[in-house]
Amino acid sequence: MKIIRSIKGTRDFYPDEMARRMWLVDKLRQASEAFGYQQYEGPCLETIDLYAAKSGEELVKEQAFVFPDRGGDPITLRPELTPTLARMIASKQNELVFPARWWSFGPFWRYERPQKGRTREFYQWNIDLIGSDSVQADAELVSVAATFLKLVGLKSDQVQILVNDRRLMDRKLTEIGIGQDKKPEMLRMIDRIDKQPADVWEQNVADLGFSQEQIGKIRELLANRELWRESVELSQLFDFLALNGLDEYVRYEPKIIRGLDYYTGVVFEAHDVKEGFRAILGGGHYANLVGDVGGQPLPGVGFAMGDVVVMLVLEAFGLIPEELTHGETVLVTVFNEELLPDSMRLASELRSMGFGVVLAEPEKLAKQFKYADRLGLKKALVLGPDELAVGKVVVKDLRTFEQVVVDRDQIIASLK
RNA sequence: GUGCCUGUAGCUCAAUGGCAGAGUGCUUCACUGUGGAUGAAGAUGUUGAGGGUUCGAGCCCCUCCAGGCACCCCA
Repeated sequence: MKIIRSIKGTRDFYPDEMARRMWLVDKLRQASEAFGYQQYEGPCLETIDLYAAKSGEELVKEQAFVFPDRGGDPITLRPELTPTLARMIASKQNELVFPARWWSFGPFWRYERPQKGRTREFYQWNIDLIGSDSVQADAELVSVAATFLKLVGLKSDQVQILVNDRRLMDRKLTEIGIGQDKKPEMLRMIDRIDKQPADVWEQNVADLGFSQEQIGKIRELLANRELWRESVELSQLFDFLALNGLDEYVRYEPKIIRGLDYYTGVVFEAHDVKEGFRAILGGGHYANLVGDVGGQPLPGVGFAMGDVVVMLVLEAFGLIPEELTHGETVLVTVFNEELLPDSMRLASELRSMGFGVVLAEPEKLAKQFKYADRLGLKKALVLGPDELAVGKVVVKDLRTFEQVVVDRDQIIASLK
């Protein structure tokens, strides 16, 4: 029989993979809550109008899944969360407490060519601090990101958060004599300088009408690791990060610009240092979150992290725990048909004591143990005629192969 | 959306245009109260799909599908 294929770019999460995802969520929840952020969620379906105002052109026109509903109205599967957040904030702008610290984790869809680190359906952690324009706020979000990286076990020599400030770059471009109208083009080119060979890049920049002198100065600019000292904001940002003890995870990088147009200040991306994966997370400061959806102007800072790349990185560094499923679940064997009621009662008792219990079926004990082993369970109980006669139970450790005979009331202690 | 590469057993891979294989895993038994080992036996394939060339195609050609890599974009 032919199995009907899943939609291109989607993934099935079998129990082991689901356990890994939930482990990831647990970590990012910890990082979020460590800074007092509250979880929220919006709909996965939105109108196309919501994105028309805010998102990058390409993100909506080329990459969003859009299809008519049964009434013929266009429905969009959300390609990002920020516009939804903007609406939610704008709708209750007068009753929410600001600055608002919110985080979310959920599915998103983008019609892209699937490849390593990129799927069409992915999960994304979004976290934003809305209603503050301070450097403190910027530093806080970078700190949340660094805290997360630390929590999952990544070291600062494995992964780095690269930071820049668009205001600083804007000033430097002015100094080089690049007019306001040409800046977006130049910023785009800077953003992708490492993706093209040096000569190709220079040719492309020259084709846009920039002079050789300007190109030279841009190269100089991008090689200057100390450029951040010219920015009051970045200097302060690094001070704050040092106070949080997280500065080793963060470094200045003048090439970081980021594609989305709404970033107006500090921008940052986390990358692995050696393997060259895609960006693990990315975000920045925006001047006006809700203006385009009809609210009063509100600044903020936030970032997003997809589940795909971070899991690839964690996998590469061997940081995903092996045994995530069934840790505390025990197996109660069934000696034979006659003793099934006794095993069932035992299982029931254990459940009422808070244990997860898998009740086996009456087969050869060897099969039952093998089943427990393959499920990844750590303990198995045997209740046979011998044990039943003396009111005891065999508790077997499936890892060490050791087993002990214990009284019924001592089961809990032996399951620790 | 563009270019290039790949697709053989559950997994990793072999097979000059000439009988589809190995390792591993899986099932059963040795072992009717015990899953790690050992030994024995066994099952599993429309070689991604469809078409073409050929006496003959896993291998060559075309189309499609899926995956990977680089663009594009970005989490």
